[in-house]
Amino acid sequence: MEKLLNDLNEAQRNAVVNYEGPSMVIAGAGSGKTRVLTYRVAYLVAQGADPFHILALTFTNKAAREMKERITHLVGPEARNVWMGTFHSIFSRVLRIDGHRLGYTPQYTIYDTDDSKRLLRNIIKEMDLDPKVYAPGQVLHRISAAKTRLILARQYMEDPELRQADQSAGKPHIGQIYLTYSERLKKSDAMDFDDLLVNMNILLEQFPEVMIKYQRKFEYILVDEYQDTNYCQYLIIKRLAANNENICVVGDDAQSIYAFRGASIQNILNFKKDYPDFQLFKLEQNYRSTKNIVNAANSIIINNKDQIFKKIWTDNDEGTKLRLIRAKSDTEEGTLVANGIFELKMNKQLPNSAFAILYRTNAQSRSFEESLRKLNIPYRIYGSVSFYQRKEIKNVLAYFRLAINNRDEDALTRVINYPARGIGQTTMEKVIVAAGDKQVSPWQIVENPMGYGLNVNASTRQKLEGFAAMIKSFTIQLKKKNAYDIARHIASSAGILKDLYEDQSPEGVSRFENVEELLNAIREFCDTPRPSMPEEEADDNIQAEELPYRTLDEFMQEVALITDADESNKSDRNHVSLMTVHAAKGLEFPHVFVSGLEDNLFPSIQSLNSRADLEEERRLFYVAVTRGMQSVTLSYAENRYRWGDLIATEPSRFIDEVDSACIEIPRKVSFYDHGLDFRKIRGADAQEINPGITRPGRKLKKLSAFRNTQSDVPAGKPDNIILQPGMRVEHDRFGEGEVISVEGNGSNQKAIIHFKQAGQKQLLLKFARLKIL
DNA sequence: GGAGGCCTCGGAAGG
DNA sequence: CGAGGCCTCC
Repeated sequence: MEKLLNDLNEAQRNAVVNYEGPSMVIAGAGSGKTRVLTYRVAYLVAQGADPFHILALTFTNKAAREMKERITHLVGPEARNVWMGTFHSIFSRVLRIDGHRLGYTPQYTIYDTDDSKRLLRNIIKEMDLDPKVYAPGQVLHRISAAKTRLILARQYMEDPELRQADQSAGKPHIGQIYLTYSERLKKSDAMDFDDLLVNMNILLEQFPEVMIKYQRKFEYILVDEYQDTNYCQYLIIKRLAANNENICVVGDDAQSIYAFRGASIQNILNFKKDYPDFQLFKLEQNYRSTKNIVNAANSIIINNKDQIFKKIWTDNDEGTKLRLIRAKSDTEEGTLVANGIFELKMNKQLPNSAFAILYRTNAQSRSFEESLRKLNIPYRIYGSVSFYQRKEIKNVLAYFRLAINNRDEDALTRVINYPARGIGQTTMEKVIVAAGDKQVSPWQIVENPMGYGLNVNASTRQKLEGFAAMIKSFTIQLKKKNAYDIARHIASSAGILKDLYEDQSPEGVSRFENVEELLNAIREFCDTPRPSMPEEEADDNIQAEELPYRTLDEFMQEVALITDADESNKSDRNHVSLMTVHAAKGLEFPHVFVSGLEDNLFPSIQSLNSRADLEEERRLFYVAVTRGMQSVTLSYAENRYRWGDLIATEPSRFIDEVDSACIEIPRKVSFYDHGLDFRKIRGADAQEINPGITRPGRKLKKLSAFRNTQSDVPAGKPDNIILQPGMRVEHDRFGEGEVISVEGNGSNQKAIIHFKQAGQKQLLLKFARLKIL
């Protein structure tokens, strides 16, 4: 145990060993926040705390997964028993056990954002409102904001301020939509993401015996990324911790970048009020970055008024100054950044994984993709449409959902006519209207159209009954078969596999493969043994009979909250990472390129109106810069295509905020003052020399068309060059040279080459693109 | 009921 | 420019 503590500096150690009572850890970027959290849990266990009585809440599955792994590494398999997970997953578990008090079954369905929007769109149409005025996404956002402030539909409708606000926004019916939405979710035995929080809070508030149970269960509570919690999450934590007050929150106000979705920095301030005798630990030593990067980051964040004072410092090397790339166009920005990566990689012999390109909006990724591809540098784009969001996957899952929970309205409307079976829009409108009139779920109408006097002809009636009979037969088999067998049975007998198989277009083939991949994932799930439950939880365990195999609804419960595709089975991790700054939070890379530093893009145009929004944007920039370990390069383009139009841009105001002692600004005239003549770079053709004026070629678009998030984009097969010492070669950039020696084999083969102009270089042949003379 | 053309509009994002 | 919803025509 002492050995464990030796890994920590004094501030970190204090934050770990003082585990009794309330404490707050303010952890600067790169200061070992995760380390403190994991060691604190490990320390608790080592001190004899029961893992079953420790609750650790994170925001993302990824964070939970990583922390679990690290704790397991420290204290062994016992770590599995810690209640560690996202707010949503932990609360959904509680609600499966105790949600019946609020009228939900243990099999309730969880609606993701897409499901919620679909339901809202239907409601808005039924109410004869204009979906352009009441854009489902915006309505959902508004409802979500209300929910996280614990304003339920009835209260919303009665609130004079909210009514006034909606009235003057020209959307007076939001309250009614909210009410109908809530009723329909309830009738569907479904909760949206916010309901998982709201209902957890209601459960604790209205059922003292439930609150006492969980207060006893969770003796020690830890919360990661506390600056990102919203009001509802704050209240739940407060209630759970009220008895023991063994609560530890970890966060960094400077990295709060989610205010736009309800996170409240107020929660950090409230903490002091709620627990006046709390202990405060500040982690200010940065272990990640060079002095130049840390100083640059400090000089950025100091421009914010709202912040908790702290002084981040580092013992690391001075490092290189930040660099700035000025490009004529977004296309050229891509070329220059890719070349910057290429050069660093070659000179220092770095793996691709040492690099990340960060941007403000996903749309910016394309020019980087194109340029990296030209240089045969493998890359991976993070955070585009995830596997479970794909339409074909959502459809298959909707069948599973409907089999498990017949009342699920969204699942029903998704699949009742997919594949086409002659139950069209007209019929479904009648069904929904009837369901509303008779106060039942649409499923009950479909199941028994006659009984509810549905006005349809005999053939339609038979189609409805036939569909209901098929779903019921699935429902009956749910517990009788393992997850994989029933899943494949459903996919095939509902006609999904056949429908997808018949589409032989590349997209169709890919859809078919995706469904097969889903089925494989379910098979894998079946092969993994069920995690064991501790003794004391056996009473709560709602599954009376322990089946010898794992069922489809167990799979669906696990999958409902997994929105990111699992990346753990990636064999090839050697790629450049491309992602938004938001997605990069919590990550680090040796060399980081922060792109698109232009006013109206970063900071975004919507942020320029209020100081609070601009400050959040600045924190975002702070997050971006602090991802870098050894070098950070900023870039911007003077012209950029935006929605098809070329617009002139201004450099970001944030660039000027960087302390000039930490950044190298290129001379005004040169494009890229780096001893590099970009006109000779592969792929830089006349258009790019005089860039900005031409549109990206048609072939650019093809690139992203069938982009698969899952797989690395392969580097093109390099020609097999058999190099011998003494050979004369030509390189695109370094010119003519002579091979001195060759070593290594396969993809690691390197050559030392002496170039006439550029001098001696060591090149990885995989990428070097040499021409033998 | 479904395919294909037309029109509109665009933020970042976890669960 | 491109995605996705809507409308029209078959």
